[in-house]
This record gives sequence, structure tokens and C-alpha cells, in this order.
Amino acid sequence: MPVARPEPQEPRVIAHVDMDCFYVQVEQRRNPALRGQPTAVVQYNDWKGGGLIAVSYEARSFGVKRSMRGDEAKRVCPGINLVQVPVARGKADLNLYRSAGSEVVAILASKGKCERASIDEVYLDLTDAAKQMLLQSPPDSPEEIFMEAAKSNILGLPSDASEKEKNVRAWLCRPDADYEDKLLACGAIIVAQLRVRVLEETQFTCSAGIAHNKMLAKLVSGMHKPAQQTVVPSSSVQDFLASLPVKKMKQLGGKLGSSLQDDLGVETIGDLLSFTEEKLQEQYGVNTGTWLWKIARGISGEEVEDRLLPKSHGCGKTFPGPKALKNSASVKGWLDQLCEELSERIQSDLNQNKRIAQTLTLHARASKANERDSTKKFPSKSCPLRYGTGKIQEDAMKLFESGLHDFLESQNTGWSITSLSVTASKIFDIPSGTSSILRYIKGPSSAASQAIPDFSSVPEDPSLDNNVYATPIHEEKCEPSTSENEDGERYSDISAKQCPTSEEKRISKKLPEVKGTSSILKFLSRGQSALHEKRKSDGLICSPQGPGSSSEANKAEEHNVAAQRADRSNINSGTEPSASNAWMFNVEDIDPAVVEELPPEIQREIQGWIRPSKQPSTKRRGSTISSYFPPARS
DNA sequence: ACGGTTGCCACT
DNA sequence: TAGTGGCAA
Repeated sequence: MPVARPEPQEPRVIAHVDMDCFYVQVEQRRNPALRGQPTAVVQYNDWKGGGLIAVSYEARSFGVKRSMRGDEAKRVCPGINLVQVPVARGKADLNLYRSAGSEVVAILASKGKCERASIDEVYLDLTDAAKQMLLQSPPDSPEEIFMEAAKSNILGLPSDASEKEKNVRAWLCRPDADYEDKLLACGAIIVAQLRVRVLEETQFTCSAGIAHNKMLAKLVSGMHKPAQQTVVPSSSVQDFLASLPVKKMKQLGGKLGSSLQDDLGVETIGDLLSFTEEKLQEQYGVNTGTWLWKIARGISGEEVEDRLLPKSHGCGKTFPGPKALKNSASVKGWLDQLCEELSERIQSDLNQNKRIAQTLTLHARASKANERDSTKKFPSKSCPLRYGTGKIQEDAMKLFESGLHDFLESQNTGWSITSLSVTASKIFDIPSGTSSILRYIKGPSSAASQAIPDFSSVPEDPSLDNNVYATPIHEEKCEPSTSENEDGERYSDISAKQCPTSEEKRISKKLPEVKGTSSILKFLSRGQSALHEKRKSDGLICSPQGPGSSSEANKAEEHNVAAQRADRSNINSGTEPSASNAWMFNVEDIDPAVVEELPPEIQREIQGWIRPSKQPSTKRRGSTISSYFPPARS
């Protein structure tokens, strides 16, 4: 449900930039012969010619729609070029489009705060840039207004007049305009410049909306497509919303929008104005009610986030109809493929962006053999994410088994899986300031403190995918000791690799800063626990029993966890490209003995996130796996 | 055989 | 929290 935020006092300049039929443009850049041609991008083509996921404007003029299959598109537009999405590991591979999207983001992020909203959309907060322009070089004569900006569409200005461009030029530099309108005019000029840069540097066209908030910018970015931009002056908001069908508003395209129509008789956003905030709250709850009341008035305080990268990575595939998976072997096969791709993607994210994912989630859709219309859903399951393809595959399969168990509720019926996906989420930046925090987790009394990797030595070179970043655990010294580097800082490990030189620390300054101490320690704790466990299992140290240690009840479970931990310390187990990630383990494993040595305020922080470790486990209450896996049928 | 494959968010 | 549900493109 949407939540209303207070609109900031000061007027903002917000843009929403939307790539035009993006996947098609990416393919047209790869194969310029497709330019100007009716073209669509399809994924797979064995069933009815594949599904369209992007359609060029030439093809749209023939009536080709996104919802069509390839065969249907051919019927409507026999000359259409159908380009297939690349396939890797038996599934659609969108990496080409993802990296093209990144090219665009890199350019758009240059003039202000930039938020990647999807693979082909961004929001920009251009308030500062617009203010600066207004101070230094406000638009003052129609002739000097840059060509692309002059092609803007200004909501509320007569747009079909023969004098359109002249009117727009005049609007952009009206000397008697409100301060707000002047800011928007500057925003329009900046966005026009950015769009030209995008075109010059990537060959991609895009459309944009410029307004005082995200909601309005988004609403109009697609109003004049392709390759055009639209401005929303405050003065035109009311008329615009008055006739806007509710379903066009973001968040109202689904059930909430239908309810507004069916239950309240609201057809346009303007119709909402006749309801009090209280009435809307009564109908839809406090948050949604207030949100509706505000959007009816064009109010949306949502801020543009400063984020250029996605918040999660997911890979999935559907297995429609006869393709449904009906035994665990085929599920495992596909899950392995999905996990391979996911592993590759989070590994690149780590290497290129210095980010680590913490949670692995498995989703599936399933039906039971007997019940043709079983309403029950396959539950999603998640667990801490361990790096390494083999580990992810193992854990994903365990999550699947656990989900299947819950799904079947110990009935002995057959099943079929129609979709599978794995997602890596809760992604954090690796802190740049590790060395200063390192000082807190050290000391001869804490044998567990040795495994903290020094991320300032992470190589910058993105081509070094799968390289070793932390000293492999089995190569580390086991005797605690303390040393000083040339800056006089003390480190808990004398391994040369782990004691950053001045040069390494200089490099580390280029890494992203992290806001709170908590996230830094959270991160460091991963490596700390890993080595500690390794030493325990090697009999090198005695484990100090912490306050949170196990009860009899979960002894069996804990044994399982211990076994898995031992496995983590193994170098190059199975399919691993390298065991370099042995240091990345459970946040919740941090050693209480280490915590005791920290300053009280940091201790307090840490206490909050120490919790019982939960590994993916197959809980089989009184039954075995084989009892609910039906015998494989070919 | 549902447009498939992403991705985001709020709520509990 | 992990899990569900909704929305969007």
C-alpha cells in the first residue's frame, strides 16, 4: 500500500526519464539494419512465436502490441523483425539490457541525485542544478533556448498550434514567471541536454517528464513518446488530474483502482476531491486514505533516492503447461541453472560495486496432481546467503524441499512446478572504513578476532571476477598477534596481506562510505565468525560458550550447522571457481567474546542483531524426503 | 499455455 | 523475521 509523505516546503525539480522501447533500441544498436524498421524483441519462440517484450514504434503503427505472441505480430505486421532475447543456461538472459541500462544511468546521474527505478527508467532530482542555472544563466531570450528544450511539451499550453515551438520558447524564458515555473524551465533545459548526451553517447532515445514531484513527472514522461519531454507547471496540475482516469495513476492500476471505481464510483483522480480524508481513511486505512487524499491534490513528497544500482538480483523461469516440472531431479537441474546465473551476478556485483547480498529466497508456483484447481500456494522460503555457486545451489534446493514439504502438508500426492525463481536481496555496500573499526575487534584475549579481512585490498579491476580477495582461511596464521603498520595503527593480524599499507588505504578511500557503525560491524562479523569456527573444528582453540549458546532442543539442528560451517572452510569444494569467499558468512555468528571487548555503545548496537542462526534445513516431521518425492517418471 | 521476467514496496 | 500480496513495465 502506498504511504503518503509530507511534501517538502521548498519546490523541487524532479524528472522521470523513460527509455523508448528499450530492448528494441538495444537490438537496433547491435544491428543497425533494424533501425527505422518494424521490430519487436521476443523471448523464446517455440510456442506461438515467443512473447513480445518490446515493440518499436514502427511496429506499433501496424497495431502490434506487447501482449501479442510472435505469430500474431507476424499476422498483423508481416514485415516485422522479431529479435530473440539471448538464451543462456536454458533461460532468457537479460544481461545485455542490464548493462545498456547502466550506461544510461551513468550519464543521467551526472546532474543531480539519480534513482534507478528499473532497467530502463530513472528519477532525477534536479533541484540544485536548476537553482544554480537560475542564478548563473537564467534563460532570458527565446532564441538562445536550446533546440531540444524548445521541443518540450508544456502541459496547459496549446500544443497543436502552428506556433508551438515559439510558444514553448516563450514559456521557457517568461520574465514574469513564478519562481517555481522558472525552476521547472531550467529543469526542462537540463533534461533536454541530458537526453541529447544520452543519445550521443549511447545512441538511445528516451522520453522524460519534468515536474515538482515524482508522481507528476512519472505521469507525463510517457505522454509524448518517443524522444520527447513534457513539463508540468503547477498551474496545470488541477485540470490535468481532474480528467485523469484513476487507473492511469501509479499504484491504482490494480485492485485499489478497481475498488475506487466500483465501491466509490471514482472514475478520475479529480473525482477523489469530493471525499474527505477521513472518509478515504475509513475506506482504505490511514496510510492509503491519506495518500489518496494527497495525490488528488497533486501532492507527493516521495524523495528521489540516491541509488544507481538494483536492490536485489533475481533469476526465474516459468514452465507452463506441459513443461511443468514433476520430479525433484528436473527441479534440481533447473534450480542449478538459475543459481549459476544468480551466483555470477552477485559475484559481479561484489567485484564491480563492492556490494554483498545477505539473503537468498526461493519462489515457486506449484499445483497438485489431483486437485486441478488447488488454491494453495507454494510458500516462498529464504535463508542467509552463502557465496559460491555450489553453496547457493545446495541452499536453494533445501529451500525448495522445505517449501514443497509445507506445500504438500504430508499428503502423498504428485505435484508439478510451473515456475521457479531465486533472488538475492538485502544487499549492502562494503564499508571503506574497515581499518578504523578493525581496532575494536582485536586483542590477544580474543582468539576469534583474526579472520577479519581487509577490504581495502580488494582490487579495483572489474575483470578480476572470481579472484581472491581475502586471504584464504586455511592459509592464515593461527597464532594471534598484533602488529603496527607504518601509520602506527595496530592490527590484529600480522598477515602482510591484512595489514593495509598507506597505498592500500589511499585506494580504500575511493570505496563507498557507509553511514552507520552497525553496518560496518555487521559486515566484519562475517569473516570473524568464519575463522573462529574453522579453528574450533580444527581443535586449535576452545570455543568460549556465549550467552546465546544452544539448548538441548536444537542440538541436532546445530550439528547440521556445524557441518555446514566446516564445509565453508573448505577450499575449492566442488564447483567453486575459487574459495575466495570463505570469509562471507552469517552475521548472526558473531562471537560473544569479541563483543565483550567492544566499547559499550557498539556493544549495544551489536546486541540487536545477534540472533539464532537459521540455515536452510529440511525439517521432515516424522517423514523422509523420499516419502514426499514421487517416483521419477520420465 | 498466465505476456515472461524482472524488480519494488507495504504489511504482518 | 520471513513470508505474503500487490503493483509495474
